[in-house]
Amino acid sequence: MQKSGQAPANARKDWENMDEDLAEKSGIRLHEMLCFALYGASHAFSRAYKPLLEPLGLTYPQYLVMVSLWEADGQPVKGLGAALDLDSGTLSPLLKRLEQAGLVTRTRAEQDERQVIIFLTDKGRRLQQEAAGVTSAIAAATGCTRQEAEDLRESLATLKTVLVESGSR
Amino acid sequence: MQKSGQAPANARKDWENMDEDLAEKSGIRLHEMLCFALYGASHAFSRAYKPLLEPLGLTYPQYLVMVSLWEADGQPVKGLGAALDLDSGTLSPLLKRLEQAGLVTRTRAEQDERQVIIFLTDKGRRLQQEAAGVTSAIAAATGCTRQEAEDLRESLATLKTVLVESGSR
DNA sequence: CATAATTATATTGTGCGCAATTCAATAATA
DNA sequence: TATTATTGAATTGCGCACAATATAATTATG
Repeated sequence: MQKSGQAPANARKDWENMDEDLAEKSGIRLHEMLCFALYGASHAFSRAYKPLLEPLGLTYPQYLVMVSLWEADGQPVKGLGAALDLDSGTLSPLLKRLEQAGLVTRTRAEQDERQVIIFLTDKGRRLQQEAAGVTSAIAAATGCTRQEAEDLRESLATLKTVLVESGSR
Repeated sequence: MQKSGQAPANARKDWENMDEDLAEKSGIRLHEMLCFALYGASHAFSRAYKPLLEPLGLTYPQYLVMVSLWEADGQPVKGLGAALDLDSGTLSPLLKRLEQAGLVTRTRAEQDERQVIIFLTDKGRRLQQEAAGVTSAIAAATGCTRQEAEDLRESLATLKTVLVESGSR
């Protein structure tokens, strides 16, 4: 996967015999990029979840919202957004779809009419039992030991924190 | 972040004093989930790139495509798809936007008219120099040493491979 | 050679993800 | 109390991500 050779300046190349022409300028390679590994692994996770969530009628982001609600029911949209790091532009339509599916209700808070509180319906609560196998199936699919998964999760949480912090500087 | 207490069965709860009601059934918590850490870190990366790529007129996925082309110009759409793990439904419109921006050309291969080969324009090649600072800026924003980043990248690459493999079983 | 199967790309439709804007409700201030 | 500012959601618009389908070119097969 390496090719030293002298740099060919900016000249246009010979496209007839170009099978494996690697970066020769200052550029990084795609497969050396941490962000790309992250991007790919995240998509791989989403794809791994898909066949497990399809019987439940959930997409992966919808499942994350449901997990958040199973953990703490009765959250305002703002609270869900904080937990999931998503804004109303993403959550509002997603929550309407969950409402359509009969899994949640959206009711204005009486003490502050600006807030919309999301409650699980009975059907939404029952879905937690149906989803019981998903977690273990995913855990198996990762091939990680519990400790490996936890270490990796911790590294990623730290990475995210550092990225967000350096963004606000 | 903990609350023991007895399980309240399935009964609807008292929403007046509900500030921090955690999962009491068999459910996993959002912040214990590896997939969620991955999801968040990946989005954090994308957000970290945004202000760096905006001056270049690129989105993050577009930047990944350009990195792939800087690494190997003249790839067919299929090749880019394989490198980036994206299908034509994602790439076709993305590449048209890069063409609109004058960064690439899309030409049918003469030996196989089905293939569309993506070539960098001069402007597209020049953009690599303008993007020279992006890599180092991101590396700094991660706060990782080169070794830490490489270890993490390796772990994620393995994780992705295992996930994909268990998907095809 | 004609037909069927395969391959490469494009298109359509749905659902995020997010910036920007709008709107109503609440809070702050003169 | 009016006025202003802030807050919480929703909406709009754009760009992925991806399944499903369509189309055209190529290859395989009878």
